[in-house]
Amino acid sequence: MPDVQTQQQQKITIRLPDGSERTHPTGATGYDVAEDIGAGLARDALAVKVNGEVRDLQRPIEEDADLEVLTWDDAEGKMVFWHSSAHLLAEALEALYGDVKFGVGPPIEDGFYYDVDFSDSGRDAPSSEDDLAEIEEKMQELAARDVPYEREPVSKDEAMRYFTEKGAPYKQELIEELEDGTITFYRQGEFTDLCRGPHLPSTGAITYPKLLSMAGAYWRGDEDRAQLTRIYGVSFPKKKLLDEHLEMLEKARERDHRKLGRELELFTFSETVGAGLPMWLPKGTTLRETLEGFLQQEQLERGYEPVVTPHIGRLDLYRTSGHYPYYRDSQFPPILEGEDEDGEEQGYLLKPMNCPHHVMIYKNKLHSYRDLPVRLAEFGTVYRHEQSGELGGLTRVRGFTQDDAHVFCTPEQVKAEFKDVIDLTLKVLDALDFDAFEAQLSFRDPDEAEKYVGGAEKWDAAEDAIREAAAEMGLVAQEEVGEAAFYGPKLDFMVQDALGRAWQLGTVQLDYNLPERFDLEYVGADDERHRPVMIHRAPFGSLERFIGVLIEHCGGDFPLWLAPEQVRILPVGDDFHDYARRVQATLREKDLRATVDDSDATVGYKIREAETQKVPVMLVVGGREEEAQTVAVRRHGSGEQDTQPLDDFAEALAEEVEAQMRGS
RNA sequence: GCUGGUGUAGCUCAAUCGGCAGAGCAGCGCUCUUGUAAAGCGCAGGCUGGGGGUUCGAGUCCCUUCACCAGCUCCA
Repeated sequence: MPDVQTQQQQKITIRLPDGSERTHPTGATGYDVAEDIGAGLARDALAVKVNGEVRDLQRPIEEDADLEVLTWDDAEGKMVFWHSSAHLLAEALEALYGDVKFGVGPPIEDGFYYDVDFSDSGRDAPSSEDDLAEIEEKMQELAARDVPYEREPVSKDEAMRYFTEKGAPYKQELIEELEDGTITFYRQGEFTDLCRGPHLPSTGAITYPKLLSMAGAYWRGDEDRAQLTRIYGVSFPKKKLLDEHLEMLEKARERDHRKLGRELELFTFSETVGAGLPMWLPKGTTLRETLEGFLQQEQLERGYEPVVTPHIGRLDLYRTSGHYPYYRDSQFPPILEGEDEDGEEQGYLLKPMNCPHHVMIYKNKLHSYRDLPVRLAEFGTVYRHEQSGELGGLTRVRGFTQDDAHVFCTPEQVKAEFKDVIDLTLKVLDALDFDAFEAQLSFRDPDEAEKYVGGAEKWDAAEDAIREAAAEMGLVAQEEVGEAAFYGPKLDFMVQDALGRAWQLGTVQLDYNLPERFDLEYVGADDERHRPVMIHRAPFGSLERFIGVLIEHCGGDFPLWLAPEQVRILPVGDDFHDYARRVQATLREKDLRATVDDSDATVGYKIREAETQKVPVMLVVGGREEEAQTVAVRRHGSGEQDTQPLDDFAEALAEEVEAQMRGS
């Protein structure tokens, strides 16, 4: 029996997120603490966070600590749940497929995966839905045993011995890179895995696993190494959560811009025209040109000057810029005309970027420091031969139009120009009600100075200027070291599509390289020649990708000012077609895009059609309306109707469009 | 580019073991002349992505090619 004194020393103090403190014996587990707080919490607890480190619930706590109990409602709680699910998947695969070699199996944002090599297993790698269902069933069966996940610290030698005996080359490679003393195994039932953890107390919680898809994935992300089969899944503690998740995936598919683009007749692709070459249908073109007009107006107000350049340029242009042949793999093959007297290939290249052309416009005349900044803007279409497996919808294409502009300025003007572009980009995103974006600053890796053009002082000054510009504009931006292009630091705006994939939209990039290569100059106040700095910027990025993401963002319900068809007039019968046309003319006078449905369908049918095609405003007109010179207004998505005098309505609607474009 | 999957009418999908390619919607024609989410009848619509092979016979099996989908790699 220990004396009182020792017992005192064996107490630890646990501080909870709300600031309250509890005393527990040394070696109490996270589960003990959760249970002490409440039985409900203990039941829901998945893991604990001890002094900022996520740990197993049943791991003893040896000293005073800040502690947070993690449940399904915490992102980190879900991660533990899914990580444990990945181990369960591995165990199921081993049970069903025998000698499989495991790569890594981490949790991800919305589920988990495991990379597996099936080449030595007794049967073919899983490929069908049925195979996945079989694995799922096995997982459920294994989970039902409700065995604990046991943590076991091992030495590097022990770890290596275990996986060598097992014949697990990928695991051996992972162990080689770990430091002795930091290695742990986790074991559930018959299955042991190299793993940092943490994990759930036991398998029983994973009652609803769902395997979603399979795909190849290179070992360690290196395309020169073996390709493993990656199995993606997700899992839930309750059926309701699984159902909700599947429903959410279904809804995401409904928002997919490829589906909506076809249904709303915005754009199309043709195998005969070529992969990744979108064709804009009349409605999509209207949408696109409305966006272009909006941006162009903004840019004119900010001192941008419009330019237009051709879609091709001589190879020499791209030799000077460095695009040819350096990026040859991602360019369409050049149009060759033969060799010059020096044996150099001559010909033309479809332009992969607009900048070389804009640079030549800058060089058209000698610029004074008084001219700067020179801002040349063009909706410039470029062509890049993206890898075939990369193409998809409008988000990754081979021919696309950038809302491109190049700013030529002095180093001192960089910060102000960045601020203006940030302001413009935020204004554009705001007008489109786009709030779910992230900003990323990409800086150089100072340890690899040789990878970048321009001296360290230049880069430091530029990175400071950009960082300050973002801060002064109230833009929260993540800084990524080593992500800069070789020619300069940049600021990107990232968004996610309906399926949660991240895409880069807007970009602002500083460039030290092209001014050098093209020997750009301006005459300073000192009457000497100086080198300007160049900024590439595109608030939308590419119109194709931007519109693709925009479609998914609003689910095809475009704001009134952007809707290709803003108003559809629905006469109740033939006798009212004339009045319908008069209504249309009145709206068109106000620059509103209005059509008349003069088919012989019933009113109910016409309404259904207009609703399905997401036309924002429907006007039903018949005898009553013609008599009183009114329209019966119905808005998309709302069954309500409201009769208004025609002229008042046209006026009000035009004002609504105006207000939206002003961003209010 | 890589791994896996999928290609049937404009769209969404059927077609048992290899045995006559089918439906709904859309389209067109006729009837109806309509009052807030699908009127009725009829007609037409296909080289089953392309090419090759196996077979008495291929949408179905094999090879090849193209496109699309998921992921990986790449993304000036």
